[in-house]
Amino acid sequence: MKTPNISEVVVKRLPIYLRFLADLESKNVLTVSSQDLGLRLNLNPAQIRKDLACFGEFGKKGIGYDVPFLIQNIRHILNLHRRMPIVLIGAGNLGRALCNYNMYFQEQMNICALFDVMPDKVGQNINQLEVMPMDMLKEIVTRDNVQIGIIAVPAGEAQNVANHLVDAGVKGILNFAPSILRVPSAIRVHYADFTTELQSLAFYISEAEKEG
Amino acid sequence: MKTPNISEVVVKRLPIYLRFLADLESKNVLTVSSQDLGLRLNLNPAQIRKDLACFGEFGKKGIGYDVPFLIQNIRHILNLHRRMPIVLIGAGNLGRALCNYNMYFQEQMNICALFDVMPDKVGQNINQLEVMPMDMLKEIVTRDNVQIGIIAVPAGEAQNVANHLVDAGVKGILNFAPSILRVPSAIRVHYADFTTELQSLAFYISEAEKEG
DNA sequence: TAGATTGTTAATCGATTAACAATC
DNA sequence: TAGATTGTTAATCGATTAACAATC
Repeated sequence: MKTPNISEVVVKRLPIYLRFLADLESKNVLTVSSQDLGLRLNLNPAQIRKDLACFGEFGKKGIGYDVPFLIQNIRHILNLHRRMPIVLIGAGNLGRALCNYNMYFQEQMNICALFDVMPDKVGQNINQLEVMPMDMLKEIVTRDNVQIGIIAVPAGEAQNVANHLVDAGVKGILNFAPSILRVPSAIRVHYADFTTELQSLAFYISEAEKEG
Repeated sequence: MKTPNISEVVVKRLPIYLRFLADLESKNVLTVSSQDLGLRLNLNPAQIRKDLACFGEFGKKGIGYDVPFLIQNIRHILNLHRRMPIVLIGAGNLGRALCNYNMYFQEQMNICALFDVMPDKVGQNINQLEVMPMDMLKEIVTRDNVQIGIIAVPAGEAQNVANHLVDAGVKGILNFAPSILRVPSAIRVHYADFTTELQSLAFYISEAEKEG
């Protein structure tokens, strides 16, 4: 079931659809139209239909989309139905917060091990996970077939940690540090850096001031 | 100095340029070409030149860009040279992490007050800030001329908190909760939701598997 | 049947990239 | 002067939106 040439912007909208659909399901809404979705998510209905049509025909003409059916399909497309263990590097404040978020992750995705480069952090217990030293990373990644590593260390350490993760064999990295990583092209890196969002927000706020 | 019709994608790249330029400056690199920047940030040099050209002529033909000069200009464009106090709502694990990150924010941007909807959190001290009750929000926002509110509460509370922030008078919101907010069109909302990034990462990892 | 809504094609819009004259 | 690099125009590429036949 290879899905060729799916644009990145489409893939990044799927989790947004999924999240709202899950919300609808919890309210026992059984059907939704692209119009409804668009209104609620500030997106063009045609765009939503086109996005979904990349992966199959999930709707019924004249009716809309069956909510549980669409949820199931998007989960499959994103591969959230498979177990996907994650390692987290960085047991600072952010790492701690992510560990405690653990239960909120999609069921099959969760942090299975926690590491830190600082020796004084090693051995601490955070949300039932013991902080491990970096030299155990490769062993754990191999043993548990870990595919994703999350980087939650300061920017200056991020590249070094990324190198370790790549060497250990992960396929993807989510980087919370404000730095662009250099990795082999086979490794996928996504960024979760809020400082970028905060700074661009500052731009628009002063724009608004000029107009008012 | 109104800057009309600047595309959102351009604005969101500016903080990325700024961050790398700051890195160069700390290493005493005085000049950089769009080629250098592009190589390091995985961007097309022409795109970088075009982005910067939206705001003025910052480079010298045959030479490149003066690093400190360009930093200063981007900081002005983004309005990071002005004081911009921020309120943070949510004193949970994530809120705590953000408070401790406080010092890493751009100098003029920092969290000046911390709030929580839960009465049992009120009065706690986190990184020299006392957690305040929501009914004091409007007073603080007005007094300190706060422009930005950060939402770090669970998804179910986010819309309610957003309503409070809008009512209190903030101009922009950074939402960490995995939910799309409904706000008046004059209010700018940016999202910092890592679950979206994590789920789309899962998609690409299984794609890679199919190819290998 | 009439109204609603999909999937999809065609039209529009915007962003990226290539190319190059100007010039340091 | 020769080499390098900008700012900018033109060409390409891709994403969004409008429109509509098919059909529930």
